[in-house]
Amino acid sequence: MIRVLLVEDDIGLAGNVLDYLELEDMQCDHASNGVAALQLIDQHQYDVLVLDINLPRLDGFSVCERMRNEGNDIPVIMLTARDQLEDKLTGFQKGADDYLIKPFAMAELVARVTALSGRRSAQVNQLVMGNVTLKINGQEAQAGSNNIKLSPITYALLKKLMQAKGDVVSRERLIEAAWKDSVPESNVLKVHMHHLRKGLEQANASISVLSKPNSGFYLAEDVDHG
Amino acid sequence: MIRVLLVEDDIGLAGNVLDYLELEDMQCDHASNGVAALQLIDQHQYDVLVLDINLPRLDGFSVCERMRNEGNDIPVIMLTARDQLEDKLTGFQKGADDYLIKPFAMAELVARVTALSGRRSAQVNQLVMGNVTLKINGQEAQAGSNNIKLSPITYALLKKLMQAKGDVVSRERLIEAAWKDSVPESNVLKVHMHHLRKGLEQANASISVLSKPNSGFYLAEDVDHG
DNA sequence: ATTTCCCGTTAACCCCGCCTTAACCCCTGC
DNA sequence: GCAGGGGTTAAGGCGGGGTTAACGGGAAAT
Repeated sequence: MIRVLLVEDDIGLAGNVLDYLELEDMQCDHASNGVAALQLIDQHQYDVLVLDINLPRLDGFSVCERMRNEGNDIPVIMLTARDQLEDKLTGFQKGADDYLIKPFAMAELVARVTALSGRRSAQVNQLVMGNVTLKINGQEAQAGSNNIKLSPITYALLKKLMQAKGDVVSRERLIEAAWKDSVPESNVLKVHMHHLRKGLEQANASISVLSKPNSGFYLAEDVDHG
Repeated sequence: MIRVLLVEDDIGLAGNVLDYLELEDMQCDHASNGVAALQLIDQHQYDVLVLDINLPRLDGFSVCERMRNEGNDIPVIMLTARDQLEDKLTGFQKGADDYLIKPFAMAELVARVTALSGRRSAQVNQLVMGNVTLKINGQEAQAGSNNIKLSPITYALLKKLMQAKGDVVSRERLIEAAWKDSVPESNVLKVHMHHLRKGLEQANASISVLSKPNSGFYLAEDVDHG
């Protein structure tokens, strides 16, 4: 069973596509604007995303780009009315995997969806600082060729710190990033910061976590080396 | 460095494509008939195959089909002069991943090659990993010359895992693959994973099922042997 | 029709890694 | 010296994953 999310604001077209895909035994959800699409993507697991470019609230390019920045590697088929080379190139650059010009034959859409499903896009983004790369979708990070040992919490902390690119991140922000809703007590953050530092050190990372008293934490590249 | 094999009998067009791809820093081989193409594919490792349909000696559809039957999962972009829906559908059915109509813009070809490279097609008829071979509709798998003892459920699990080619597959996906509709309770998956591992081990398979906490399972080739 | 075997399910149990907690240490500034 | 922010360490609990055994049903074999 292939699960598809169709993002299309033309209700008539969307209806047709939905009907056709269901005939082909695919499970198909629908969003009519970019913001709703992002929400659905976050909550469900789709195999393929069929994404119109001209959308209310948030256009298709941006939806794709934000998704990739979150580490999501669903294959994306872009739809557009114009056969502009420029559009296509932008689309691929934002992380699309295929491109279909309206009007298209339903059979071709099905064929392309089938061809893409079960594959993963290679277009995910990653965060880099010093010799450390953090793969956003894999929940893992390397320093050079060494794996950095990260628990879910230390991973979230490192991600937040790397996204700040060396700026100071307050304790509240870090706690929010690692624990979402629940608020643990005592000195959990200190402990996990310690684990994180140990992990970085053991993997020979060229960056360190520093603290700014009464403010928060930040990353910095090491200067010393021997 | 992306390695491309172009299979095209129109020498003029082929020359243009070769020049352009080299400008884009891609390494590009060329074959002008289907039989030569199959030989090159067998001897080299390409990232993407750009395959014309009308070819001397063996047409593009057949080249693709034979390749897939061998278990080769290179992504394939088909080329054709005619914009016939029929052709496209046949192409996808034979295991193509993308389709481009002549004449096309070089920039678009490059974009599609880039989008496909580094990924693997899911359209193979036979899955291979390490010394393990699984025929998609044979309900059986071998490790070298040994048969792997598989029940319907463990077969479905192994198939799903091999299709992911080492990527992590979530529990939900595995359950869906093995049980379709009904939702069994308790820790069935754990038990069947155990059976699968035992089966692989007893057949001297060179791959193992590993688990990624809170994510799912994936296959990896063993490093140790003796 | 009965037996046997294989397969799927369930449940109980163990092990290990992660999170939390809490106590303790160090350093600095007042 | 003492108070407070930050860092370190060890102990306990919990949950996810792995292992094993027993039960039950259906199909093939006799």
